[in-house]
Amino acid sequence: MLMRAKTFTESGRRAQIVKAAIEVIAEVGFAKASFTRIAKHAGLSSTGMISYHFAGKDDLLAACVAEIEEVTGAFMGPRIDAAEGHVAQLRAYVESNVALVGEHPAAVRALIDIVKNGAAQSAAVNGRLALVEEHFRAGQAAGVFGPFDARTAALALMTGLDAVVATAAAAPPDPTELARLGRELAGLYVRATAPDPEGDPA
Amino acid sequence: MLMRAKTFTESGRRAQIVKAAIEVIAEVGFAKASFTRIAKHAGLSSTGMISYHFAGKDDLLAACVAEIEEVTGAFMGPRIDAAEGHVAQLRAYVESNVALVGEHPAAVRALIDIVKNGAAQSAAVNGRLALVEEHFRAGQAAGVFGPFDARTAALALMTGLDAVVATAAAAPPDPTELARLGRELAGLYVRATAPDPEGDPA
Amino acid sequence: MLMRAKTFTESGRRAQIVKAAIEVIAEVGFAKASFTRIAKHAGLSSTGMISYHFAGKDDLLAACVAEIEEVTGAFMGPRIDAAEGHVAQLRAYVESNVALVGEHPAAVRALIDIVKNGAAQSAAVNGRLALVEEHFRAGQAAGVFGPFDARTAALALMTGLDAVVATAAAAPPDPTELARLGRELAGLYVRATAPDPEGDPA
Amino acid sequence: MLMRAKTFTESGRRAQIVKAAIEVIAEVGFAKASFTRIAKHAGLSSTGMISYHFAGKDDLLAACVAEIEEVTGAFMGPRIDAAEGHVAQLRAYVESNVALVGEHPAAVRALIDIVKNGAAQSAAVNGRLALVEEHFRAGQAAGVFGPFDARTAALALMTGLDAVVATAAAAPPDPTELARLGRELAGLYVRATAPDPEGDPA
DNA sequence: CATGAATGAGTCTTCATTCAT
DNA sequence: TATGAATGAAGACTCATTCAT
Repeated sequence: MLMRAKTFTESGRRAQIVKAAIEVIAEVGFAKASFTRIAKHAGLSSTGMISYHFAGKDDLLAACVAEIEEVTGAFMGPRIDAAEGHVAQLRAYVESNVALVGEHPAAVRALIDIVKNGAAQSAAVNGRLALVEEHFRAGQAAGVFGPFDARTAALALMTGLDAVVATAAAAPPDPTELARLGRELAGLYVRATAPDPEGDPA
Repeated sequence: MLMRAKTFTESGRRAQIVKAAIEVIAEVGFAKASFTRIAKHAGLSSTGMISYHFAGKDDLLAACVAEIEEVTGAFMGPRIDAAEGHVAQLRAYVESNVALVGEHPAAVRALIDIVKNGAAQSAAVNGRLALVEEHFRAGQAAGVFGPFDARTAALALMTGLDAVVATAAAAPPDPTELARLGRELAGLYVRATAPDPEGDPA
Repeated sequence: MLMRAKTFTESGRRAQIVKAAIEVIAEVGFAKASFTRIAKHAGLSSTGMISYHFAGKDDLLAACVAEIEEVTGAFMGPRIDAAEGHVAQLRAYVESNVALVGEHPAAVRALIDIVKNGAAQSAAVNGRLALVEEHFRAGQAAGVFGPFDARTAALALMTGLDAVVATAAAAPPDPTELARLGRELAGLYVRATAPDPEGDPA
Repeated sequence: MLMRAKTFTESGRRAQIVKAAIEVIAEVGFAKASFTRIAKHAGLSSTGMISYHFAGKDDLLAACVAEIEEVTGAFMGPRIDAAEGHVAQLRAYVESNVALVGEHPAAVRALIDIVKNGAAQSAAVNGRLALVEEHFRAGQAAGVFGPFDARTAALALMTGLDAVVATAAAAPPDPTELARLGRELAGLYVRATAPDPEGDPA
């Protein structure tokens, strides 16, 4: 207990509360995730406890997002990095995101619910979109993606991905089915972003 | 509850309240759309009025969804019907949905907010998905769509469409830009659902 | 109950709550006059009731001040008007204010407590000071008051008056003693504001 | 509670906390001076520290009052003692109290705020009143003060003095203006307490 | 001596719903 | 039909105090 790095989510209680909050959000949705419910889920006797450890609801939310992204990044990052080329990485992104459902269903559901409600305007959420958008632009420059509007595509495809993932997370299927779902969606997205085939020879 | 004389949106008062509710939801979001706020917006002196005309919040919500879909259908329906072929209809669907933002921004924003919050799991929402899914299957049978998973594609693409529309509705651009956005997104989706090009000539 | 003028403090419930609030403030002080306590004192089952009738604590407070000033004005006004000359009016002001304790002890205590805590920055409080200050200036112009700093004197004397009144209100003495107290204080103030006696004959 | 080794303000830590408390009370007012705020202002990591050193909020408050009175006494005492005669001492009391604002504005504001809220009914406050009352009686016996009610005058005048001082302390003016204010108020009080001039020669 | 996490009652406010009129 | 006052639970948040370490 002593000589602990005391990182961001640390202090034991904070971590416990964050964990409970994520699970509650995943269960009942962000809108109904009250301090009371979270405290009860965490086995705390009062909501004062939460207010003691977090500056407010926004603060708790931010901590949840940070925690989820850490977990998410740890899972998806290596898988994406292992892929070579913009197309393969897009595929890896989609597939690993879907696969994540099998590992951390609560985290996935919670994050999506938070994002949906626009509760976390932080760099976190916008960052993801910007990253994908940039990835699209880079791929377009490299000639492996078509000349679509990168920003619009990023928004549409990532949100669609979220929806599929959220649906899957609601009742996590077995890994095999999950993998199929990932490949399926990745294929859809790869086709959507591919260069127009007919344009070349003509 | 018994002897509902009028039609669907019936009674004038109901219509007035529904209209106010839609505008309030579009303005402040579903989560903050309380009876009090809606009553004030509608020029009613108390919330009792609302409770009197609607069985509960869910009922009001359902009425809003119904109203929005009527408006939506009236706008998109003819445009979709005018298109020939599954691909052209998909394109018409996407483009007219985006164009709708220019006509009924409040309705569009409200509906998406309601859907996001999962408040209306009713036939309404699922119905749209089922319809699109069926459209995909039909197109696949006709050979104009590829062999993708129709259900997953419907979910991903429609949700992505919602996100783009919601973003646009937040600050409605001029019709020209809106049209471009529609074509852009439609192109993305047409490509995503197209048959695999390499397989054909060989 | 019908065809009632519906003035400011009206609606029955509002008046009831204001009355309770004044009594509670008089009893336990402004700082401890919570909605809970006021509701209990008023025989209401919940604090929501208060929030329903008043926009917030400030609103309730303003209503209390308005009510108190109406009562106060009705008592003091005629007595002050009946006096002739600036000095006599000052005396009437002080004496009637002290006498008021015998009539509305709760109102007096509550108002002073509210003023002390600076909770009501409204015209109400500042208005009184400004009025007295103006009265002093007019008397000075008429030659019946000395050349003191009108603003400072108004502040010091009125606050001193409040303190005496508050003390008396804490345990209202009989009218005779109250009258003596009023005359006593009035004498003090009349002397304080009198022209310098030595300057005259010389 | 037993065997308090040090003196009154003892222990360094106590002094530090008292200093912080006084500043906080002067800044945000007594009502909002929570342990949390005081601890933060004092650079302490938790409020437990305060509870450890003081039996309760009342205890801390008493310590603040004591500290302020020590400071106040050190400033006003010599100035009052330097004056000769009851009238001159009254004048010295008022003037030095007003002048104190220029030296210790925080202490002055804090004390007045504490007194206003009646938080310290302790010997401290009543003591001051009793002292002044006694001074009046002595002066009356010596024939330099008029035959007014000593208790009432002490209450009214001292409270008025507090109000003037508090107002000045809110935005401390330059020493010159402060001195003028002191003389002004002292003159008012000297007149108020003077023997009736008309009665003598006639 | 000192810490700081924990407590639980307390703050005001908002909410959807009910009910007598 | 319509009204609007009443309800009471729930909302986030603050507070002074306690206690094991």
